[in-house]
Amino acid sequence: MYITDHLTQAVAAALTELYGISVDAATITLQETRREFAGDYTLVVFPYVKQARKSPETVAQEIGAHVAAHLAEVSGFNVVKGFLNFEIADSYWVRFLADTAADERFGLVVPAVDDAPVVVEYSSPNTNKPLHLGHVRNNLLGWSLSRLLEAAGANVKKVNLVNDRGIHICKSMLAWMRYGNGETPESTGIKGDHLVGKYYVEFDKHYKDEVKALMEKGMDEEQAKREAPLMVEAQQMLKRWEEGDKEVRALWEKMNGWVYAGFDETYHRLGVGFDKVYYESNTYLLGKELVQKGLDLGVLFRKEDGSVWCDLTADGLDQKLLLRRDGTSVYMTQDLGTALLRHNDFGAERLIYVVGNEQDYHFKVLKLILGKLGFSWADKVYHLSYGMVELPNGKMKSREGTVVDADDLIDEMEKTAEEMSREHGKNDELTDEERKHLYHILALGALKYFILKLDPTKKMLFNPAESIDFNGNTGPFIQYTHARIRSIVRRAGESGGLKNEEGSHAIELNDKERQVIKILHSLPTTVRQAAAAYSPALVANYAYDLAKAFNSFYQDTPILREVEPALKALRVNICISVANALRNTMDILGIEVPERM
RNA sequence: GGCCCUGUAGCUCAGCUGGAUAGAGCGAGAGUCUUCUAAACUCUAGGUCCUGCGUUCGAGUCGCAGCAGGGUCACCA
Repeated sequence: MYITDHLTQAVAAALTELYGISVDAATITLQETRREFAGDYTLVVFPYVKQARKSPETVAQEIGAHVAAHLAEVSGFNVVKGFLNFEIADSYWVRFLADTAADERFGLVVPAVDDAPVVVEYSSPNTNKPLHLGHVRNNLLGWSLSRLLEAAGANVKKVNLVNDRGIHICKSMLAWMRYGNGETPESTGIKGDHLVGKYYVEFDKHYKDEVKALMEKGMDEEQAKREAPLMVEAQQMLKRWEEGDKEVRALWEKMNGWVYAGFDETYHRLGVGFDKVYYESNTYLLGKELVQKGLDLGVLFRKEDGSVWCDLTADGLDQKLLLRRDGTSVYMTQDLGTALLRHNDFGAERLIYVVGNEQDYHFKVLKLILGKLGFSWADKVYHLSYGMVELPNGKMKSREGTVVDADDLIDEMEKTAEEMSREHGKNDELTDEERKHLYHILALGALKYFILKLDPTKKMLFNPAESIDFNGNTGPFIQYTHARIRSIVRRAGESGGLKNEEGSHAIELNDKERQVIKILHSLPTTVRQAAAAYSPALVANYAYDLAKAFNSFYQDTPILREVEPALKALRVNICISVANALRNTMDILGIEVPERM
């Protein structure tokens, strides 16, 4: 149990005994004392002064005295207006530090693998074009969220639902047949997903020309878009695909194969992966039987033309189509089906979807309809709605070429990492292999941290003209801090003298030491809160605060040069604990930390 | 137009369930490497927290109205 829990309980007891106020200790909130005041934790007493019928200062004094008398760890307190600042004895921090240094997994709860799993869906790409920065944000968030929930003790399963069929794929296929001259990734040396994406753009180009030509002949725009030969042919191709036409299916498999090979490479570079991959070509017919169930239950209705709808007007929304008049299903229908499939496949405790906020409405409707269909787990569906990635001049659009390509971006980051490392020139003793790996993890560290430190729910601005930083509040800053610490710990190991010395309980900490230890102390709470908020950003900001506090400590406190053995051991323990905490929090973000850099 | 989200320093962002004089990084200016890795550290400058009204002992945080920007309301996915 942590000191903060003891404190809230002691305060609750004081309130009862002094004023007869009964409050649940859990509702008492302490805040960390601001730097400019003496103390470690602060209680704001204003909420209790009315019932206590005394001045804020008096109430604070009385509670402070009562708690100090009952809690050995409280070494003192002071009162400023209605703020009661508790001072915690250094012996508490020293003992905490000794425990922490011995725990390699500090901050990480052991996942309960026997619990019903939390299923996280993320990535879910279309197979007609390569991944761009928007997908990168999705993938990094999905992976990191999974790690974060695991760190908080959940049994997590990561899934991907690949959107491998549909009109968009047919467009790429058709364009390749028309203009491709039999090009393959092998013949061109172009990565498979990029090659297919090239023909998606090619389709759009020719299609636009056709529409323009038709409009010049006097056709209105809507009709022209519908009747342009390429569009008609793509639609026919989709129909042939659904009928299982051999030729179309063979081409589809070939081109999707190229895309998968390309995606796998990008996933590998990003360091993300999945426990199970679903393909929409296998699941797109799911959900139809649910529609029948809904009709039987009377929560869905059929219109005169045969189409099936769900009436959500009572929930403040519109009517939602679930089956077209020709009996085919729409995206929502499939999603109902795949939700059920996934729930049954895993016996899931929670279903989390990492999907952009442009689909907020979709998920609102999905949850509502699942509920109406009688699934009790409908409220266990959670949409992690992340903000779009925007460029200085607006949203990214694949067809218009205004995208930041994922592979290009990673290439560029690795190049920058190499340049910066060479400039610093500290890696002479590394082999070429090690050096290459270092550039990679620094590049990805910068990229991942840049994306994950932001609140996931907010839109993100990316300016391609400004390269992603390696200094300041960045991934490499934290990686550097870790490498520097590891260097000290290695030397400490050589010279021996790691274990806690006699007399360490009597150590008086300096401000910098205490500050670092206090931040370490708050790691478990931070992980818990971050998991509850589905926000890796809280973990990223924690790691930064810790690294910053450590660097400040390191700057003006001797560690290995300290002659007093107990003090030296304590400081080495700070190093060990901070290194572990940085490694573990960076791991939650999917960022590797180097031993040297 | 209906519904949803966002608005904090020149730029990019923190600010937990309301609490003390609103914080970082970048950028600008000034310092610190004969000493454990200077990708670091220290200091300075920079704010009507979009506006107004309200709730409260107390509002960047909560409520209402307005302004600005974005998303979404497909027999697309």
